[in-house]
Amino acid sequence: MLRVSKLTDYATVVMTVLAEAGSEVLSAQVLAERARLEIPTVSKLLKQLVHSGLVESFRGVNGGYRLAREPAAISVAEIVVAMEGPIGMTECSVTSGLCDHEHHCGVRGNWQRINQAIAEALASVTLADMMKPPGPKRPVPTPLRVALA
Amino acid sequence: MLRVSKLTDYATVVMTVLAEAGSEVLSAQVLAERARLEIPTVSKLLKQLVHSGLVESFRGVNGGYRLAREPAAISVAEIVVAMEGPIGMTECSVTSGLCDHEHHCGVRGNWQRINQAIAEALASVTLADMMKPPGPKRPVPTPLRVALA
DNA sequence: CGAAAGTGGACCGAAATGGTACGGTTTTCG
DNA sequence: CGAAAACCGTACCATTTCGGTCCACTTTCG
Repeated sequence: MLRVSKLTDYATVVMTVLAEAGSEVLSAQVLAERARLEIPTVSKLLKQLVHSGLVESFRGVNGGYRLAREPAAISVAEIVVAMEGPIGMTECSVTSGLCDHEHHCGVRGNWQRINQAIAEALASVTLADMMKPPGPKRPVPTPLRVALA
Repeated sequence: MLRVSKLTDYATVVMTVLAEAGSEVLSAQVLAERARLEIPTVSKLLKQLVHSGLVESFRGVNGGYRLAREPAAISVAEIVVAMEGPIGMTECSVTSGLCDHEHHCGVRGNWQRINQAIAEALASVTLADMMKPPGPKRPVPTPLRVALA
């Protein structure tokens, strides 16, 4: 279905909650409540976000999590990469040498370009954008050429 | 990793082979040889492509497959949709009602916008584009910007 | 008729996903 | 100074999905 994993989805929600809390430090439990998710789940994804440097953690009593940067300085692409690794639509466009017919595969290079376009689309949306309500005005620049049903 | 499935990847390769053959009818076996894939695999994905109306099939001796439309009139998005179903980055942005906290999830609407941007990126590349070598000329038509707010 | 070719469906093993649990460590606070 | 609050790391398991294969059936053509 060409989708990000649920964990990535949850991660954006948790990050949004964090963004709304400003510089306040929130525990995994509070985060779970506000995001309406299970604590272990929140905990798990938070670890990955901390590892990627998107979130700061504080241990001990009254510890918790806080965004490492301003919401406007964190893109959705970074969250996706933190949760799923490098963005690449096809195996071979990420790692070369996996496919034994790379040399006569004219498709590879073109996929890499598509990857880039998608990465850019993801990179152009920041956490700050996700906090705003989805304005009913101009949806997307140009109408789609494909029926997506 | 945010990727399409291997079958989808293969589908683009097979479609490219078909595009290069013009109006000639090729059997699954020939297709498999040219694409360097196994016959059952090619067979399987061809079935889906026929179902979606992207490819025409002919039964019986000397039967085979042929593109249903001009390569320039078939987008990568259509191939992806044929193989994986609707493009949607998150479950809830495709089907509503799955997530019990849709009403207080401010993220949903924004994901839908991102979906559209990605669908557009995919829709802007045609099969004809995939046939060309990834020349340093026109990269991808227009790296789309997601209009938020 | 019979060989070639597509069609539909079933099947299976391997991998990814998603949840969950547990034991350990750090820090704060009474 | 010790207990509790939190985070940390890792491991585990059930479920689903994915990739791939196979087979019985149908259609077409010579």
